[in-house]
Formats: sequence, structure tokens, C-alpha cells
Amino acid sequence: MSQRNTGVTTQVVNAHACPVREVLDRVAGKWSVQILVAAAHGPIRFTELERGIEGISRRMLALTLRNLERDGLVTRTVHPTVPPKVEYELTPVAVELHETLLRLTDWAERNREYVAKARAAYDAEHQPELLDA
Amino acid sequence: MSQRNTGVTTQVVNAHACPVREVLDRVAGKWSVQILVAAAHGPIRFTELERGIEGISRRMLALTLRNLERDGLVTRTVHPTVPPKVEYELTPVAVELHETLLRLTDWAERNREYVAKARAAYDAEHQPELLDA
DNA sequence: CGGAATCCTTGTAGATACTG
DNA sequence: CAGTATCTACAAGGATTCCG
Repeated sequence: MSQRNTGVTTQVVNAHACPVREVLDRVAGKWSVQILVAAAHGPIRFTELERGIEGISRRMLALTLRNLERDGLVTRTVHPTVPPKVEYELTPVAVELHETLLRLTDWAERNREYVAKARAAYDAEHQPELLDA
Repeated sequence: MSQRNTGVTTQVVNAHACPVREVLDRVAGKWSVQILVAAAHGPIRFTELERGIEGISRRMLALTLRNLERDGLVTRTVHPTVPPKVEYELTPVAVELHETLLRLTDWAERNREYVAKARAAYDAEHQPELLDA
């Protein structure tokens, strides 16, 4: 412990055991998927990502990118120019992942409304107080 | 606010905007996917889930089940017997989701080692101090 | 059996400011 | 431009206890 949280995942041996969780932990973060999607079209710069992903902070972008790089999902290429230029690119493994993620988002779009209605119905039935305020 | 956290997602109008996140929020929880997987083979009881999913607490099981039910992903059927018996079952929409999740776990299994090695390599290069303790 | 209520500890992320 | 550092807030999750 002691070791202040620098942002990089600190746990060395979490003993995941479950393969299911192992994947999701890699994609679970609030921004990982959006970065993967944004970078899917080819090399992209830090600032481009920052502008492209609505609402992300510089900190979370840097942090998430580092974790993705750590997992071998993106490569980071520094061009020693002035001003500096850093490009991120998906690795083949990440491209594969991105493809399966597309299935997920596809499911989302097809069933978005269904879920919304289910929610509304559930809420209406379980907390009617909120309706007649 | 005031309203103590009862466990059910409190936010009514979060304005998601991003469809990508909309899906993942539904699956993002630590246990949602595992429950979906465990229930994929047909109706299953609360206690069976509890025993089947390693490490889950009763609280999180109940909580996650309720959110899944709220989203229309599982149905909850109470059999008014003694002792009580409650069965959970995936809805068709959730079955579809489960299928796409299988692609994800498949990706995970195929690339599990790759990621592990990437991590090890990254860590070795970025914090050598931890190696010669 | 299948929860709900409560309390407490953490991780995750936001805001802000500074740097090579 | 592409990051770090620090500090803080909040919500997810764990442990425990009680209930119909």
C-alpha cells in the first residue's frame, strides 16, 4: 500500500480466475470502448481523441490509453518533432475486439427502445409516488 | 438527493446521448454478465445463482438481478410455495445479448495469454524496481 | 428461501494546475 | 502538444444484520 495511486492499475496479483471478468475488466472502464472505437479507423493523435470523445478529461484519456497500451491493445508512437506528435493505433488483437464490440453496439441499437420501455414500465410499477408529484 | 442509496439506480435523467455507453452500462457491473451467463441455460433460482457465481454477495446478486429485471433482461417469477421459490429467466432480448457476449468471451479466451504477456512486458519495462525486491 | 436495510471501504473519475 | 500531479467526490461494492 503506501504507494500513492499514480493512476496505473496498482494491483499486481488480483487472481481473476474468471475469464469472463478478465475481458470485461479490460473494457469496463468508462472510456475504454469509446477510445477503441475512435481509434479503429487508423492512427490517431492524443488531441484528436480528446476532441473526438465528448466529455472525456485529459487525465482519463491519458490513463485509459496507458492501460490499453499496457494490455497490448494500442501502440503508442512518439514522433520526436516540434511540437511533439504522438499517435495511437489499435493492435490486431484490438481490431478483433473492436469487431466483436460492434455486435454489442448493434444489439444496443436494435433494443435500445425495448430497454427504455422496460425501464419506464418497471419504474412506473415500483415507485408510483414519483409520478404524481 | 437526500434520498439514501437504496441500491436501485437513482438517476432518472442521465442523458446518455452515447449509444455505446448505453449498452455497456447495462453490462458494466461487476456481476451482470456472469448472471446472464449463469441464467442462460434456463430458469434458475436465487440460491442456485448465489452458489454458482463465485464470490458474489447476496446483496449484489439481488441488486443486479433487480436492475436486469428493470431493463427487461430477466423475468422474475415467484412461486407462492413454502418455502418460497423464485426463478429468474432470460428474456429473448437477453438471450440475444448473451450470444454476442459469447463472442466476447471467445475473444478473451483466444487472447488471454497475449494480454497477460503484454502486461508483464509493459510492467517489466516501466517499473523494474518491483522486480528486484 | 429470498430478500431489504444499514454501514463502511474502496475504486473510478472529475476539476484544476503545472511541465517537458 | 501531450502529458503529470494532487486533491476531492461519488457511486459501486463488501460485510453484516434483520425480516416475511
